Amino acid sequence: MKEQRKRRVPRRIREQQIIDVAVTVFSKRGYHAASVDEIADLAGISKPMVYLYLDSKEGLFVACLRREAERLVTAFQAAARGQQGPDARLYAGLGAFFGFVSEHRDSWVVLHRQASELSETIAGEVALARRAVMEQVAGLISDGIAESGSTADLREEDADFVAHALVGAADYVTDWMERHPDQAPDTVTLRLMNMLWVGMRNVLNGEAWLPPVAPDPPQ
Amino acid sequence: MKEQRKRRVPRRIREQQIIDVAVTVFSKRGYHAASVDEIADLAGISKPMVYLYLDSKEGLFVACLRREAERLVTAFQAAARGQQGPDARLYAGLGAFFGFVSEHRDSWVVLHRQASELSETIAGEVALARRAVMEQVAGLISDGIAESGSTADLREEDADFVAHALVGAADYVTDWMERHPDQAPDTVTLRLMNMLWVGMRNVLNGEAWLPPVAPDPPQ
DNA sequence: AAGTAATCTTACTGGGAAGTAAGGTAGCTC
DNA sequence: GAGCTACCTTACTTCCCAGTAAGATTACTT
Repeated sequence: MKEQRKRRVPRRIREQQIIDVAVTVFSKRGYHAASVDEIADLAGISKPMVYLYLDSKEGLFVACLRREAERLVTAFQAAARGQQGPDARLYAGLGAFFGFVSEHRDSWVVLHRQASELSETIAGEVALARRAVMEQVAGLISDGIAESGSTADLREEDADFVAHALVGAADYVTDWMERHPDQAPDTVTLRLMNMLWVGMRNVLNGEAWLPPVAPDPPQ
Repeated sequence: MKEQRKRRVPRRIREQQIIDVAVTVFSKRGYHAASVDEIADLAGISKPMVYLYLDSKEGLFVACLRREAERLVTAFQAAARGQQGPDARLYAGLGAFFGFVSEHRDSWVVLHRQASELSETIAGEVALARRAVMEQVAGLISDGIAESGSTADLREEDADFVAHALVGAADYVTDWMERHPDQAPDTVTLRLMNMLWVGMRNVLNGEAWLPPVAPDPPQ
């Protein structure tokens, strides 16, 4: 752990180093199983420093959450902005998402795989981070709905529904990506776009799938 | 916790009672934050009984995992079997999934929201449970591919991809469901089918979405 | 160079939870 | 009713880990 000769480091930078390590450890072990000792150790620092700068284990986790959520949202926005048309924006946003997740897998795990095992205090913070991501996507969707001049009666509620389905699909597809490293993030994005957007477009145009007429009695 | 007058209960039944409680506690607290003391207490029993019957905390968790995975897969299969056509089977399967999840939310949380914070020993078990679910869905998808006589070159890999996207969408939609209790599981199923199946059908038919021609330079 | 503020450490405390030792008690069989 | 087995308990031990007390060292300021 000896970087060099006990060089001292200003707070701003040290905090980021600590958060860097914390994200990987929280991702690998989960919130409770992660120990502040290990994080401090891997950061090449002693435990009281963590408490001095980040207050508590919760504070440290919240700091991770906020930073990674902001990074992801920023990447998403940056990619989507400046694209023409809702489909192009969604495609760009999705691409940014997959790029981010495949490059910062730990960040994603911390942001979205920590549903349980959190104190009430943090739970709200997680919900906030999740919502930030969802809102970005839902925004793009409702743009799409608006611009398509849809005849179907799709409203904000629907955009939210579609956003959930889309983010969920994207999330799980990252698992698939892990087992298919030959597939570039771009390719994956395109596949998903094809699966989803084409469907959405047709739904917007009023094309519908209907269940077959009652083949088996209820219960 | 006094059921009645210290009634003794045969092992078979007691084990199930313990697992019942454990699923809810693991779901609420997460693996590490859950305490065997609490589980034993809520089951109206003392801790050594848990260790006598389930060996260890890990053993208890694995038991939960196995039982709930089997229940879900069974429900899915039962619904899909006997339906005519791949879309009807998928619709029925999805419906069973949402029914199961909305009725046994804890089971689903235990099955799929425990990615991190698991010892190596359990991690494999979780992967196994997840794969069981994925395989059911992927099976239905590739049936769909086969029956559609698709001209596109979709193979098993594609079925796997679509299965991931689909299960992910379904998973996250359960979160949406929680905030929209007025929406019946059936309605939700239909919405998702419309969003996904229509898109898949068109993709199978060769209709494709293509990204707009390079509006911005790489990097 | 003295003073001072920021960075950093060793070495502890306290509590919570996994797992166990040792032994009760109900209900069955003979 | 004697004895056996399955069910069940109280009361520990042990270890891990969040959080802290007390103080050392570096480097900047004047």
